[in-house]
Amino acid sequence: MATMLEVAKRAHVSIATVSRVLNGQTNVAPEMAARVTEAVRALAYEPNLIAQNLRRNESRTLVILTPNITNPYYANIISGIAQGAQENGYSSFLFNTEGKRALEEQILERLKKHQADGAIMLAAELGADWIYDYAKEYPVVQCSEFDPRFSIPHVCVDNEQATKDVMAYLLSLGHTRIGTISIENRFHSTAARLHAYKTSLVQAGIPVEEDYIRYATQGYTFKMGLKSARSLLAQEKRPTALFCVSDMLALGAIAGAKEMGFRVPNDVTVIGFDDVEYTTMFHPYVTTVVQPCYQIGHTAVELVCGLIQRQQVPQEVILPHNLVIRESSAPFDGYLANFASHVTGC
Amino acid sequence: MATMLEVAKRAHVSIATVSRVLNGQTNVAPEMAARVTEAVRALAYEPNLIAQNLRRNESRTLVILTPNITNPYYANIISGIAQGAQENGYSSFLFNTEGKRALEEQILERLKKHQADGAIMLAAELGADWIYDYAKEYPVVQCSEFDPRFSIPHVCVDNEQATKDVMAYLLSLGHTRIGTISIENRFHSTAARLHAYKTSLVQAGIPVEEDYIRYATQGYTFKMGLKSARSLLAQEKRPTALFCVSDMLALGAIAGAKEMGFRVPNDVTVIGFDDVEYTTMFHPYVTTVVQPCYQIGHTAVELVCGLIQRQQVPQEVILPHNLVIRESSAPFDGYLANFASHVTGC
DNA sequence: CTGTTAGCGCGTTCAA
DNA sequence: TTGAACGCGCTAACAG
Repeated sequence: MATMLEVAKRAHVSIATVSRVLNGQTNVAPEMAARVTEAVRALAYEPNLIAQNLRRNESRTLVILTPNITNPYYANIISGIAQGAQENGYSSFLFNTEGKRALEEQILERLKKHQADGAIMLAAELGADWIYDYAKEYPVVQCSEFDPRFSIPHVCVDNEQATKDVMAYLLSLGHTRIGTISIENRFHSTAARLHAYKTSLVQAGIPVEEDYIRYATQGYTFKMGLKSARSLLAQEKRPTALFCVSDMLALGAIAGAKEMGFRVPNDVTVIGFDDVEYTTMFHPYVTTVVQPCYQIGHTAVELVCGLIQRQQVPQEVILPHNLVIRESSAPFDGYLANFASHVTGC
Repeated sequence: MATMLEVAKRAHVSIATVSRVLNGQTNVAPEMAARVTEAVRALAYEPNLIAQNLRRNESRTLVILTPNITNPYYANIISGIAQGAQENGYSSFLFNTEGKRALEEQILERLKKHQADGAIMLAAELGADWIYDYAKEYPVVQCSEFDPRFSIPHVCVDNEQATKDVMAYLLSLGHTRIGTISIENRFHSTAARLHAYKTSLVQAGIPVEEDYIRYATQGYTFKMGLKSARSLLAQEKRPTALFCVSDMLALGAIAGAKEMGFRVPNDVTVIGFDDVEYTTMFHPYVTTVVQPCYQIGHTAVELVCGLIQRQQVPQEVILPHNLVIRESSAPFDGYLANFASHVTGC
């Protein structure tokens, strides 16, 4: 690979002139510029980005920390990040951390080592104080999950309000025995959704029953939804509606309900969260809260770019959610609900 | 961020000694080494990777070109790549190219610009000669897709054999009217699978019917599978078995068949390819060819690392596939097959 | 408008 | 065993 010096020699100009031409500076004679351009072409010169980076003291690179790209929710966000980064002239390092702190720290160290100009974290737990140590000194933004106690810029939906929307809808349908499939983790979204679930119930004059709550122990998976639904629906006074904190959980819950002979939505209503592609692949199509995943990722890039350029950026960006009503939800029907447990499914 | 010079000053040694200690060289007095270590700690020194890279003339970085991370097949491969890269001390730049050549070239240019030491491409089309221009000069390996005319190291499954396995299975089940949902693209896997489909038919003394073949026009999507199945099964002498070149297509085909009142597998057998998670989320569970996606990605990293270290690497690595028989396939039943078109589904 | 020169932070000769 | 000095390829300040 040719260097600037070789280009300079071939064009019979100084290395500085080459640099000027390459960086589009105007104060250079057209005739010299032409000679440089010609030499660049002839030698197939390409600038050494590493050298540029060292000199400019920047890497034009972002690190992306994700627990698991295989999860369609994260995959969609990353898709938005990748696009946004490209639009802003940044490359993105992708790292799978599986939520392991040691790994996450090791990756954020790259900010110190000048290998990245900023970081986007996809799943920070509540109480992860250590992240703040990095965020204070380097551009860090969080997607979806964050800790309200720290002022790290983040982009998310209003989980509290979204859940209230779901609950209001369920209540308006006449459901009173409403269960939820939550999850065992320390995410803000989890806490917010559970809180809104309980609050909505109480405000409607319905007591919160711990028997109507399950916590997925192994992540937002189909299997967990299945397992939770089985136990939730095996109760004598079973819930007639299930609010699941992710679509994968909802899909599993629907499968579990069907397996037990319940019809969805006739016997049990199931609601999801996120709106991944799979919600409309099988009947019943899942009623769910749509999150603008791609947009979330894209916005995160804009925030981190702002931070890098030392601009003022909002500490929180809340993107609109949307409850889409499809086939997995229906009005409560006392008669059907009470007898359904004796029916065997089709 | 402290530099080596500052560390050297604080430890009252030369910058060269600091470098030696940092790089674990043995020829340094224990007492000096201790002073250096202490200074490093005190100043929270972190090496500047950009400077290291410039000096060492390497970036310890890989570029990954993928058409779409949102596709679970690619997501799983990338998962393997990410893990493999980490194990080998490499970072990976992820780029979504959507198969656009201009973008792909622009990304491979990063090899010339010293921003990456190697590249892994996930979906190279047949006849993409230009890739060879890069592969000749830089470490490039291909995952899943490749062009047999060029000797670029690649890792894949034996698509020809896998399809033969599927066809032999279908034939053994008594099916003779076997359709296929292929796809409109220039991938080697597509050509190989279609070729083996036709060959297997001919070898079994069954003529190839163009009416039994459909080509998805918009990618490996659920929607395409649905649409293709609708048209395939609307024929009077409809196929009794469908071989789909991806699971998403198969999932769509199953939905399409159900929608038309056919039972799967009783009335029509559907077979997929890849084995993404979603094949066992809904009944019927999909009979499919399992590809070791994670392993494919992981192996690709090993190949590219070998190339970077100028080692001899195999030109082709074929990983084992596996036909898993689940619920979407059943023996051909003349009676059912002939009457099924009059039945309306459950 | 152009060229010379001094670093960016690090690894690595070469002498001592 | 140690340190001085050079240079990786580039940008930018400065002088002309």
